[in-house]
Amino acid sequence: MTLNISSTEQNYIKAIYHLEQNGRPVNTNDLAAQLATTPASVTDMIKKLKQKKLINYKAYYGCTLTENGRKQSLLIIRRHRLWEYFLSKKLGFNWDAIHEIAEELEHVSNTELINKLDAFLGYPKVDPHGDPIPDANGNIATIEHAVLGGGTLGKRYVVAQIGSQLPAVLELLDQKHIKIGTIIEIKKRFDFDQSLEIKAGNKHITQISKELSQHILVKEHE
Amino acid sequence: MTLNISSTEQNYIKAIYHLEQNGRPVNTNDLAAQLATTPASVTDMIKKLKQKKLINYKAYYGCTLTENGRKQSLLIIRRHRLWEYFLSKKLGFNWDAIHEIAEELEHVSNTELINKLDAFLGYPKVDPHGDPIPDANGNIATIEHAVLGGGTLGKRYVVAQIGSQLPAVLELLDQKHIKIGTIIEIKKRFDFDQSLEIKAGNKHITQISKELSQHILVKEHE
DNA sequence: ATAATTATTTAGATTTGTCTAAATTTTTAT
DNA sequence: ATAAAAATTTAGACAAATCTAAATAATTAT
Repeated sequence: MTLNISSTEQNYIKAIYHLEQNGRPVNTNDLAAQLATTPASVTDMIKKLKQKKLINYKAYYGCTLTENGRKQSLLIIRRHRLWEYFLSKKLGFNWDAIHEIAEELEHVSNTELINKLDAFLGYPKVDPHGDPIPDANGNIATIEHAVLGGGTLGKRYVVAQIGSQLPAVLELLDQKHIKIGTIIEIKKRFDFDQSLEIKAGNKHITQISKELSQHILVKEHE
Repeated sequence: MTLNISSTEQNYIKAIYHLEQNGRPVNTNDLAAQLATTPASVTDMIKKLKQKKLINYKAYYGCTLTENGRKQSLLIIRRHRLWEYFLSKKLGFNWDAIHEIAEELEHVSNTELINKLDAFLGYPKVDPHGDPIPDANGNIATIEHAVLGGGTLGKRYVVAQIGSQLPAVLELLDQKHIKIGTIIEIKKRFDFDQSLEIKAGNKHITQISKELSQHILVKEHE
């Protein structure tokens, strides 16, 4: 029998998955902040997830996903990213709108639906933000991209991934014509605020703040 | 401000819409049967829907949709049928599987999503069962097709609509190679049980029961 | 018209997910 | 080491949607 995971429970384990990327067990307050709820509610839900063996949990310490919890999270992320790809590439949505809609679609958990959608889309490897799409077994490619902010003067990079889904970030990138695949050369770095002057797409020069430069993930060109 | 309608409430008004097609106000027991719940639960929910002005309701009498309730129902049905079309025509699902999946997808009620999906699909007029798809304003074409069971011997008909979403019905039709657009000629009618012998698709001869013949909706050929 | 049957509603309880306020534990600062 | 601050949990309550069992109303049959 397959374990039933409610939409709310799905949101929790997905949030735990993302927070776990920081390398530490996930604490109650951070989880509450991430899910825009109260610490008391988190404590309640954590008990239920532990009982379902989706997380390990020690009071006053924090929680981590179990092996099954991690797999379930990755299947949710798979659904989310495939729908994002569909919304962007097939329906023509701008990339700052797709996250919110995919948040709803991801909870429809019919396996055949998702696998047929994957096939229809041509088995994409990454979503429109450059994030890798887990396969049907919950395996995800671990791609370690460097942040543009840490790049070298004069070198050319290719934008591979965006480290944020915030519409505010994506809107700013749109305005600067930066997207996945854009070639960027770092022209100057200003010591005062660590802002960068870059040439984007072999064309225009623009300035980007330190904050923004840390959300642009790149690989070296050629 | 737009009224928020929960998934459960959506299921109720959709069921009321369908039961209302019989021409009578919808009573508690029929609604409970349709939704596989108890009459007591229906009474509770009916009060809430009345308060939201989605239905008219008189105790011990029955309920009908208000103008807004009817519009909301049709927008849900629009979502359902567009997703069915997508599942069938784009993802390649068999028509006996699409209803169940669309039951979940229909609750994602983002208007822009549905309108972009409609455009992507090429503004289809009917879903894979031949049921008309309401437009973005909740207007639905009223197509009155005849049931094959009432047809005339020797005449040729085109299958236009299937009056059931039951997988059992659709499976049977698949087996007999009957789908939307199939040309059918009534060869014989057996008085004993009102079953028919027909020629389907100008090819093979098959027998169909009275029950099945009443779920096949047709228009005249040519 | 009265009894029997059927349909509907009410009363009270349950589950899921949430909250506020108070209590407790842990960590940090002095 | 003790006090203050921060983090977490507990206690108790609430809303949505549901249920069972009992009560009430309407219909039908005699």
